[in-house]
Amino acid sequence: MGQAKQFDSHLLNFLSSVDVASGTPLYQQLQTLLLFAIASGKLKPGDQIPPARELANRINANVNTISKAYRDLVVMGLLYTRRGMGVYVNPDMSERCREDCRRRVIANLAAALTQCRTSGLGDEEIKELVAKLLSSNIPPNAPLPSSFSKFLKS
Amino acid sequence: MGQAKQFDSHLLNFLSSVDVASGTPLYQQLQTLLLFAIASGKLKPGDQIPPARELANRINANVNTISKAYRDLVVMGLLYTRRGMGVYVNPDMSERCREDCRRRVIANLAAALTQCRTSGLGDEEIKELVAKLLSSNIPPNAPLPSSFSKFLKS
DNA sequence: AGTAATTGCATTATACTATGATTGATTTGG
DNA sequence: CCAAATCAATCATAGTATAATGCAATTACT
Repeated sequence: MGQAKQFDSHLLNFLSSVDVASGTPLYQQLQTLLLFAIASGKLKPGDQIPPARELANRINANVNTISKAYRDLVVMGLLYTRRGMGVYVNPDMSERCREDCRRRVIANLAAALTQCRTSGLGDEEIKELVAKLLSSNIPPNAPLPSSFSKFLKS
Repeated sequence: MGQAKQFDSHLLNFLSSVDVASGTPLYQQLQTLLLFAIASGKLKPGDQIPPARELANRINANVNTISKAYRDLVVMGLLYTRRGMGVYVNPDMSERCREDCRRRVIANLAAALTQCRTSGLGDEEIKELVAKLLSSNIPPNAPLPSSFSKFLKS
């Protein structure tokens, strides 16, 4: 018996910030977290990522769920695996990963903005809303503060 | 035989703008379209929405898929049905629908903004990006114009 | 009244996907 | 050479999106 081998807890903590109740599949959440970690440099080329078993145990998920998340990223070329050893960040892909990541983020933002327009908000209102959102640092899944009520009616 | 009864084609066209290949379920896309239509006033209280069979035939989907989309909105109270007659917009809910819709839109925007931050963009960069996106009217699913390449690297 | 047409509703079936349980294969370290 | 760690592969299960089909209610027209 004895304590299971401990992996770098920074990364473990980061990857543990998944929300089981969020509706989006666990393996997809993990993939997004890993993508951002690689793109931002939090995970460097050659770094080992937590063994599937350990992360699974940590977040009370099944090994296969974690493995699937890893496997897809391996297929994309972002990670590579060495059987018996672990999963590692591919050294050649960080640059491309950052760009892909940004493209996704910008596409998301663009979609959100067109949705704002569709709902009847004008461009100036949208800019004001963006500025207000950026400066007020609302936590995710929190109810909208009353200071935003002017944007609900127009 | 004979031509099937034709429904108001404006609305039919609008509801037909669903993307089968988009990954998100058909019935959810329809629900979002209907929500926005009601919230924006395109669909007025008491208006009839297309019979499930007709819309199903129009977009080559199954009747049950359309019915499920309608049924959920009935449960939410946005629509009501009269068997043999059709599905109608509930007169009492348009106001609340608009607010709920706005909340969802703003929550989406907030999420997109925090993702921008997570990817390393600064607040000023984000504001600039928003202004640029608003003024350049990029179509959905289009590749990012090269004028945005400065936002891919920072 | 009565019959046909239009419509929503209910039941059942199927395919796909996310997750789980388990066993096998490969590498390292002592 | 053996034990431990790790990824890989196979199979099972639950939930969900879609589909096929028949039933029930309402209307319109004769």
